[in-house]
Amino acid sequence: MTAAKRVTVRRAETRRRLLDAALDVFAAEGFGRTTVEQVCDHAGFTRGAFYSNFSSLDELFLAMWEERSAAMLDDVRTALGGVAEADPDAALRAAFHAIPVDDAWFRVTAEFTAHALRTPALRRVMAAREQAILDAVLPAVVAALARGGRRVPDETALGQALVAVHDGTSAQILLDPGDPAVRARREHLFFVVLNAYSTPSSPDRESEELP
Amino acid sequence: MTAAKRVTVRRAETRRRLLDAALDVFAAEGFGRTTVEQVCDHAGFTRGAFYSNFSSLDELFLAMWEERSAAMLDDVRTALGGVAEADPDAALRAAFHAIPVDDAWFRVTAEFTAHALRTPALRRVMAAREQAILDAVLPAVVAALARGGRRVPDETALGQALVAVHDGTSAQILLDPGDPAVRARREHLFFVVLNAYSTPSSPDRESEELP
DNA sequence: CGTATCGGATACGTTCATGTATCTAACCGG
DNA sequence: CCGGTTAGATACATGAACGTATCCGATACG
Repeated sequence: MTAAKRVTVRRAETRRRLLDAALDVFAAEGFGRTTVEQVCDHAGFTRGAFYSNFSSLDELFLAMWEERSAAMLDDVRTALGGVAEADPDAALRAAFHAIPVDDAWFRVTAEFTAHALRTPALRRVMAAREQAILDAVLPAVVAALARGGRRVPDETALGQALVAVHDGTSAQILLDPGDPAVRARREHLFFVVLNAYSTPSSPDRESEELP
Repeated sequence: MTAAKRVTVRRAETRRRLLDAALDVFAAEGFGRTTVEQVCDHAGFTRGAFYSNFSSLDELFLAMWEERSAAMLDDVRTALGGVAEADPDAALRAAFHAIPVDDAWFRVTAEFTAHALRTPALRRVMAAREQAILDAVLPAVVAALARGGRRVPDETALGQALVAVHDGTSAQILLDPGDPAVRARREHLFFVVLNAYSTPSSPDRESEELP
């Protein structure tokens, strides 16, 4: 067992390095232009190691994507948990800052989305991911809104809107990374959506504006 | 001249067919996995014709993308012009229906976006396209809102928000084409954004709800 | 210790895409 | 009609990526 695990530990380590290399190389070269050897070079192995661990590039890609996807969701989840005690407005602001807008990851996901659109089996993967995002983020958002005296009548609609806004504005930010105004407008749009998809439970204020 | 044009007309025709084939094949196979021969087969030529008209796949892709991009904007522009006389609400609704959510085009654009993010020269192309979209769509939207008694204080912000919403919700629709609710929520989100980024010029009604 | 196994490296042969270089048929101007 | 040019087809040489089959070193296990 412990002995058998020693072997496994090495294997796990090379798997790790291959998975890590995969993100870098796929992001740098593009989904369809990446070669097995590039990944192996970047990880410090030969193709032998690759074929011993994966049977195709697509398999490696999918494994990498699902792993990273889950990891990011965990990050967001814990970040959201941490701010649960702050005042609602700050909590929401922190929540959106906890959602990363990462260059490499965006590229990889954009290409994977395109790929999933023509591969039925992968559509389910994407759909599952969107659901996972909603499960991770929505409860915290709804809770924060509730503490701010607002109820969310249609959580599905809010969730879909938030995801769309995230995806759409991410592209804009990354295409023009120098302009902070683009980023500011993203945040503003988030609050617009939060406002529009929630209603005050106690009838005091009707809307919130932010700078 | 007329004679010289006869030759040119043939050339233009094969260029056309190559460009048309490019969209189909790139959409079907993916940006990085598409081969010169696939495009030629689909267009009914041999590689000789291709290399006589383009010097690389990337060049063909870019030409195709820019052409289609411009064509779609023209479509939208004329569609928007046609509805200019309708009542504001219907005009806006028609405007958003005029903006196509096309499977093949989305895939191609998603991959091109990813590609542009790692190719500085292409970023400008993408930025120019976003600007062209805004120029084509915003005036009509602002005019329609004006006829509905609403002013737009920050057109840039509205434009960015609309583009983000369009891109983000397109992916959702295409990933789950069977669900009309997704599409309905997209439209709803459009109106939410319109509302939030415009203010009533005459102080009568504060908000509009849609079904 | 010695032996069996496991993980990764090495060394093939093969396929496939590329780009160029040459050919041929159509169409130009005269 | 007739050279000359143009557009696209054909043929070829090259290189890259793949996948497999075999080998070697290290580790587990008796």
